[in-house]
Amino acid sequence: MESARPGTENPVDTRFRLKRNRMLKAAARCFNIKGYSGTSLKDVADLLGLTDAALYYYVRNKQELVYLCYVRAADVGRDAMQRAVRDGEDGLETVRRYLRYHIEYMVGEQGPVAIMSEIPSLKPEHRDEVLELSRKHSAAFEALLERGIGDGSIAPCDVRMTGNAIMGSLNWIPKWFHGDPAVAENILEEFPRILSAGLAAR
Amino acid sequence: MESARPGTENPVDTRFRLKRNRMLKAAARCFNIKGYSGTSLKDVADLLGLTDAALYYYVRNKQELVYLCYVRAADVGRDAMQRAVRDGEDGLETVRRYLRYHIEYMVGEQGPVAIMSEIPSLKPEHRDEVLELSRKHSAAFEALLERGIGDGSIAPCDVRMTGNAIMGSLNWIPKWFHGDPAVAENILEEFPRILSAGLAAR
DNA sequence: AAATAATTTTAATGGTGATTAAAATAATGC
DNA sequence: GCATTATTTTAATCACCATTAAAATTATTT
Repeated sequence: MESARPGTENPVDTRFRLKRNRMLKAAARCFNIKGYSGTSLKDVADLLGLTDAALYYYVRNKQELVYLCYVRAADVGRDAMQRAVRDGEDGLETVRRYLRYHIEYMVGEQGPVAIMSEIPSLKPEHRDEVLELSRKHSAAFEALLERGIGDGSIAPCDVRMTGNAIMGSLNWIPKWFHGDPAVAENILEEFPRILSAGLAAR
Repeated sequence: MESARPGTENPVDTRFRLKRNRMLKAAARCFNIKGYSGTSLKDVADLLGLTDAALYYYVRNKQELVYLCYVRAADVGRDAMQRAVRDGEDGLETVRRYLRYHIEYMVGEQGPVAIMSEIPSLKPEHRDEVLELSRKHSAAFEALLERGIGDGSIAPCDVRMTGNAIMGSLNWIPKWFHGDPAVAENILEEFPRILSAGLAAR
């Protein structure tokens, strides 16, 4: 029924997507809080007021659930990046926007987003796809740094390592942020500045 | 030193510790590369040229293996911190030292260090102990930032969030660094500078 | 309201890999 | 070399969840 579902968007399909999305968020929450191995399908189902078997209406198996969580996490990052690139002025300002948008998504309505701890245990096709998404995102961020160096807003640096450093910070957020709105506000306020503080050309 | 084995250090105990330590490194490597759920005890055993059942001579069960990996990871961080505090001059310089030492340990001989993805699925006593170690380490790092702000080497900032940002970067390293010595060199060269670039008082 | 489709539940089943016990081998001490 | 202790293996067992099939319920369509 999933890949079998045709393109034309009837109300049933919309509801299906919506519910599946709720499910992915619930799963992300469980994975982040209880860890992957500590999360049974029953845990996810409980959060939704369903029984574990009902989840199989939405995903083929647990691996696919993880896979979909990761794709969703990647999508969120990509959306933030695209929006930043669209709106941004120079390289540095675009980096700041991207950080703000991405964090906004992660700690806000769209969240939570699953931390990608278990990519290697996905089945090969899924794993490769997620790795590719992740690789593309890193590349886009590095390109942003290059752009900033080019337009003089960012001081020359090792973009690969700088990217790794900043992305690591972002990726780790779901590990310690668990939904407290006051903290959300705080992260959103502080992180973009902290993470971009070392970048500016002097 | 663990519960069953008495304090006086005979050669047998030393060998036991050494072997167990090798085992913890092998496990850390597996967990980081294959993910927790993707790592069976056989995987760890294979890396050591042993059979899976042999591991039970060193740990009570898989949970304890994870727990010991995490304690070891925490120890490494604590050692780096203590060494930095001992050798450091002002706050900022001590932060830089800590970063250098900690990364040196992670990517060098002492590594690999397990990424702490599965704390929540440890049994309560173990979980609480690891969380406490982790909390203490964060507190020590924040104290370092305070010290730097006090002595004027670091610009005033939200130490909690700054700590989260920098620690996130560090914690994420085992996710993408898998032993390539050239990369190790590169991280060691770049990260301390990148991560402390935004801190200096102007 | 009947008929069809969508969603969820109940109640098994089953596989994987952790775990254990006993036996076998290797190391050490006397 | 003999006795003891340390380490590893072989060969089962076992438990936990993921997974499935069929039935039951709920929603939608006509």
